[in-house]
Amino acid sequence: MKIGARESQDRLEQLEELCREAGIPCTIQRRALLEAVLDRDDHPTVNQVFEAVRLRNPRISRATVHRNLETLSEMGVITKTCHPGGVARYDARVDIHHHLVCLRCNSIVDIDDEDLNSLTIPDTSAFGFEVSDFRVQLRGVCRECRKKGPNTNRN
Amino acid sequence: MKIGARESQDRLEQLEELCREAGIPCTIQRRALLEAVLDRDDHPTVNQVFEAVRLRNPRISRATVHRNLETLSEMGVITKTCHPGGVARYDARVDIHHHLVCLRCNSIVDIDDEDLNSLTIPDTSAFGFEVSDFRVQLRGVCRECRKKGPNTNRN
DNA sequence: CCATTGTTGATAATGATTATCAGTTGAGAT
DNA sequence: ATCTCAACTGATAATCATTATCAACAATGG
Repeated sequence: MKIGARESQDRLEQLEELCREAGIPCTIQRRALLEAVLDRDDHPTVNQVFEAVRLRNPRISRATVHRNLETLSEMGVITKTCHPGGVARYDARVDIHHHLVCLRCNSIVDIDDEDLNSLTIPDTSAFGFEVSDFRVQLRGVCRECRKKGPNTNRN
Repeated sequence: MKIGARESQDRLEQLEELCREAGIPCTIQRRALLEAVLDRDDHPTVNQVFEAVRLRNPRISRATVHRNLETLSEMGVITKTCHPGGVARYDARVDIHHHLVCLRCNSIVDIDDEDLNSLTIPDTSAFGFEVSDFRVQLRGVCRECRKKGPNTNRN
């Protein structure tokens, strides 16, 4: 489900504030890119965001999209997803939720589940690892790929 | 920790059998690639596997490595990992375990935890999704990246 | 309004992956 | 052991994603 208007507004204000704190300019491109991501409920690739932003901002460069989606995710106003595909994907949601990941087509579907959310994170101090959040990935085959038969991947 | 010799042997036999069942040839390249992946305890990229296999099989083509790592993971004798980086990574382990994922350098570290293993998978039938297994991804920052300071990513 | 500093757009460079295709090889049948 | 055929391999080109470079530009604070 798409993020609400109120929440989107908050997120944009959060961006302004984080830019101010970090002492970096809050450019119209950064704002536009954040809006474009917030406007979708899937897990868009760089290219999908590029195409969407282009409609309103035709002069934007592909490099700017790459750079800033990365920056926005480092700032924490969007997230970068983990999945088995070969291209980066981003996610408007920053709250805890989980993913159904299709191992055939690499599609991702959000799933909310209280039990998963309240999972106890093991101690990772032995690894020197600082955990900030977590995701459960349920790996399998999505509806569409199942329709296409047991295993069409052979070619 | 690296997979044991006995287990590696089993996995190679499993490959032979799966090839026979699927009616596809079990080429020396496929065997060599499986061995190369089983020989490491990290989560190698295609290129890392290519370099390793090359030492023993100098004529192997990069395309063959791409094709077959994909095939091996579809067959289930290795797995393809989910992570936020832009390149495919494979994993010798097919049993249940979880990952520490560094959001700065995209490195992956295995973690075994009984509580996580015994997690109850929610019902995904509403999505038409068939879940085969799952992974918990603990997202954060690894030791090396933490050493490099709070946030070196700005450039 | 000005100065500073980081950003942008354009483009090139790099790197990963996929497609193509002629020649080769594995596996089962003879 | 040889044959046959389907599938695979290696080489190469094509494609696609990402990163680097750099001159022109724009956001922010005075």
